[in-house]
Amino acid sequence: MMGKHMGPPWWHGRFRGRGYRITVAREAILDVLNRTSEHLSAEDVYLAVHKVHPNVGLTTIYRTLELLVQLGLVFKFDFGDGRARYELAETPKGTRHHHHLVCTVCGRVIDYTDFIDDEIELLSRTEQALSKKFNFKITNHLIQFYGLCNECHRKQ
Amino acid sequence: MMGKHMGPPWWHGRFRGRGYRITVAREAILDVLNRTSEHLSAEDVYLAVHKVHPNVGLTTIYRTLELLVQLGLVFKFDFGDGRARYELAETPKGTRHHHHLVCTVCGRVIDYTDFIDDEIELLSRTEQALSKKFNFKITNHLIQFYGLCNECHRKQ
DNA sequence: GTTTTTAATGAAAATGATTTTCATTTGCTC
DNA sequence: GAGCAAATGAAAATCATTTTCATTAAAAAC
Ligand SMILES: [Mn+2]
Ligand SMILES: [Mn+2]
Ligand SMILES: [Zn+2]
Ligand SMILES: [Zn+2]
Repeated sequence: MMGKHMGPPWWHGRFRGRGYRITVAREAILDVLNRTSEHLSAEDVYLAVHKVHPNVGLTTIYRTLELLVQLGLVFKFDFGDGRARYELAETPKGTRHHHHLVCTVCGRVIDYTDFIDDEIELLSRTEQALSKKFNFKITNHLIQFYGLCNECHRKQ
Repeated sequence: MMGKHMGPPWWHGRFRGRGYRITVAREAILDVLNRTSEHLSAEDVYLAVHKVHPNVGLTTIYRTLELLVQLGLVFKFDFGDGRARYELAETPKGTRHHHHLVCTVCGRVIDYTDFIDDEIELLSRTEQALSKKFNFKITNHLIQFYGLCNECHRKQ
């Protein structure tokens, strides 16, 4: 229920500040990403947007997702199924950093944020040590566990 | 210097055991992977093999690399440059598990095995916790740090 | 509100890594 | 050495993503 006292979406500032325009397509794409907790492909986003705005083309989806990745609003992943997957990087409340479990049989992807405290600590230690040894400025990391999900494990 | 008292390459057993044939192309491809410490693309492998065996086609390179990945002899990575990268998973002496630093500017990839002991420990704890919570049988993991390498950092 | 500027867009074509097809070759068993 | 299935090469197909270019539409200027 959108009240009339709702300000403009939180991400508008990110666009305006850098001279990017706020367009129907961009609003729609962010809306789709905002409503799901899944890891959508460009085509997934296209199909979802298409229901509401049939005139928005797949090219625009690709271009917009790329822009959103550049802006740090969206994460882009490769889970090994031959297409990129996208996921909102943050909400108005803040970033939602997490890692992934990827089922190598059915492709299911599970987010997890638990157990992450220990990880964070180790990661920052590791990052420091690596930075020093290799003179490498670390800005980001990717952690994925592969294996068999609940269902696929059972079926084996 | 290959002495005449050298047995067949260590990986022959892996092939024979499962009914796969040992062919010129496969020998050549493994040889190329064995001689480098880089992360080669299929085309890289093709070019290297081509120098010695100009009749081996790119298709065979793809097929063989895929087979080697299935057999667990080779790791396949995506470092974000639009092509898969391959690397020998083990040597006669054992596995050479390691993680990667990826420069987001020049694409350079650095292997590291230091600092890995702490990681191993955390990983096994994390894996156990995740396995239990999500009923997910973890068989593998991927850890990559992204950032600026020495040189690219300097140029910025 | 209208005009102006130029970023954004859609459709179609291009790209490029990887896969498939199929006729031919080659390792391996007997 | 013969027989046979596995492996191969060349060419075509696939398919996610990118590029091109003429048109549209945000947002700034008036
Ligand atoms: Mn996720
Ligand atoms: Mn490596
Ligand atoms: Zn599964
Ligand atoms: Zn670099």
